[in-house]
Amino acid sequence: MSAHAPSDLRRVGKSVSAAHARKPANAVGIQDVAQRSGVSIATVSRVLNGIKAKATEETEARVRKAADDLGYRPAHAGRALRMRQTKLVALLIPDISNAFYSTIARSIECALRQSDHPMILCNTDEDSALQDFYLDEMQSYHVRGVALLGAVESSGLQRALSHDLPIAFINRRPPQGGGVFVGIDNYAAGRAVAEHFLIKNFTECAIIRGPQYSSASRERFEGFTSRLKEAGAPVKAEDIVDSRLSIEDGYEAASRLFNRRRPRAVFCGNDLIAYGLFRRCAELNLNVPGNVAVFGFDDNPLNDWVAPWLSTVHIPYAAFGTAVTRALMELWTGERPAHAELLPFSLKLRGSAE
Amino acid sequence: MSAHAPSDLRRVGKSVSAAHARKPANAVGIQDVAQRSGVSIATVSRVLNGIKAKATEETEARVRKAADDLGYRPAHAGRALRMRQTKLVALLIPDISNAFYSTIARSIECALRQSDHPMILCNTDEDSALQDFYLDEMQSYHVRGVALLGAVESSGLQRALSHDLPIAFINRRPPQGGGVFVGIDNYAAGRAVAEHFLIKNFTECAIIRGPQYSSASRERFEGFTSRLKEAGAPVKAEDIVDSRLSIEDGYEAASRLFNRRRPRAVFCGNDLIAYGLFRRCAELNLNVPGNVAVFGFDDNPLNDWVAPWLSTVHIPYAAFGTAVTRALMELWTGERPAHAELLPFSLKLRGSAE
DNA sequence: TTGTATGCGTTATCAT
DNA sequence: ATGATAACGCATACAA
Repeated sequence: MSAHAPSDLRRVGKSVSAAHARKPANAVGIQDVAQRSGVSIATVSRVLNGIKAKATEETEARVRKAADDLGYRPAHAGRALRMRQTKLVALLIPDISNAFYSTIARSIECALRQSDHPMILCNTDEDSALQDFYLDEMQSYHVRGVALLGAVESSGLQRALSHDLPIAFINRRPPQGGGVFVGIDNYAAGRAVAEHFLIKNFTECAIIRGPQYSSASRERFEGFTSRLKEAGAPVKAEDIVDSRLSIEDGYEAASRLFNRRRPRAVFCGNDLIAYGLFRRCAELNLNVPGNVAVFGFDDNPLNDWVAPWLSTVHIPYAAFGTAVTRALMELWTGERPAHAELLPFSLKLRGSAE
Repeated sequence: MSAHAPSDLRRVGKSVSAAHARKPANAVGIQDVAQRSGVSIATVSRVLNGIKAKATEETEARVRKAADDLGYRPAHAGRALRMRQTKLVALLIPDISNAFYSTIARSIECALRQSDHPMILCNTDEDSALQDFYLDEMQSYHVRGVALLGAVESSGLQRALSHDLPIAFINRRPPQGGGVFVGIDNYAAGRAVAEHFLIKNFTECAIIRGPQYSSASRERFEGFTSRLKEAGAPVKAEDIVDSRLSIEDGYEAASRLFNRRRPRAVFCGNDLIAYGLFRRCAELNLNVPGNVAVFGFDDNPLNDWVAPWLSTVHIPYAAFGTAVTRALMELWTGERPAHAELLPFSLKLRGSAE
């Protein structure tokens, strides 16, 4: 699926086709507003930007009316040049075609729009070179901030942070510390799943965990195992399988697992892995959740329709947008940035009879 | 315009300026490159933009090296102001959390990146007001072009076209004519499905069609019915049900359909509708495709894993990116824009034993 | 071939 | 309270 291979990432402004600039036939500038309201452009700028040392209420009204009459829209290019800052926000995301990510992206785009911040979308494939490319590119576009979903460690990330680029880390904590985190408490969620396993007496269980370079996967795993260990039923090493967060990899990991063990229940790193596992169960004539109970993570939005057998950790997708916006706002206003913006999660149980 | 010529063109010092906005201390501008390579900024600009009346190969090399050494990245704000044009491209899309759309978005983002065009993502919800809002907003951001997926009729769309905003219409044709279309031949695809139905002797069939304001849905429907009509087996009015393109609506449409008819096969407006239909079949103990054969549209990327019973029309998702980029390029270079960029489709048959 | 100088639309710094 | 005006970083017409 990902035949997206960037060969040359570093080429700067190669050839700009000599396209003639669009003529501002109907473009109305600040000058026009000034003229129409009989004041200077300075006053117009001040009024429209709501500077405290405003102007007479009378002038303000005149200016506003003129701007309104003319349908004046400030040219972002001018402002960007002067302020070295745009209202653009970049969303760096592993893969927009993944339902988990795209649902979060939806929420973020919606929230950003409401605060008048257009969103540039960048697929990183969790590739550090690509992430760096975009990080640099977005800085040269003077974006006001970056929402970084699924961050990977990279030199460009270090650099961006040292340049004071406002970055909100989503779902996965900043690889080298610092920054603001937005997401659920994965450790607590892992423990909650373990708690459920204990109640159901699923001590004979296995784990197909996600990549450990991801703080999210790591914390889920650690929370889960720590709770079981406390209960005197530690997970054995041979019951732990590694997998990447895709259906294909989940299927393969499940094959490996079932080759040597027949656990009563399996905790998967995410729902996609669980999908793959389910396929393997079907092939082995294992009933889910009768013979094998399956627990996933993320609660894929399609679950209700395609996976009525899957219990999972539900993520508040819709809450990400406002949380990310809030985090960025704090960064912008220079408030003491909260270390993390934790979102609530819940266990979604499916398929169990009781 | 007064002529106050600041005799000192060399930058006296960055310290004087920028006491206001966040200044990128290590930001390297065209001036720095010029200084380091011992030429003027004009030459640097010409070299880096590949102007035909270039410069000596020797100077060019010096400039390029200097730019490379300094890690120079042109500040887009300056160029945007001067050219009244950025390299940004906006993707207007009904809903990025829909797998069909997000997969196409992925392809487009990837292709645009390779031609150095960052992509602004805008969810329109197929709402004409929202579409207009974004159309205006993107124009004031001086985007170089718009990729419009799932266009709806709107006044802003008219306006944008009359302003010569380059727009590529994806999957759904321009509501008011004109413009470039990128997508498959939905009419032909509808006929192909009908052809399949005839071969399988599924003449006792029904249709759950998508919204008819969408050219895609309309053409699929028309292609399908016209072929059956030609074969002397026209679809009866009571076998036609309307639905929106979601699982929920598909489920409901299927309920209505099955209340009065038990067709041997159903052609659905898209795969999501088919998913909903499948759920209803399960509730009615109807085997798919044994009792009811189901045909969808789009070939949702998850189908192989979650819908092995679903035959459908496969869309070349990965081809959209390059096709859209090509279409926009043609618009930009002013070439005679092809009326449409048709992509190939194919029938994907699943679940049938033979 | 290369350099000089102007302007793009805005904000911010000074005067007034 | 308001106005005149200098940057901001770049592309380019015009000189040289």
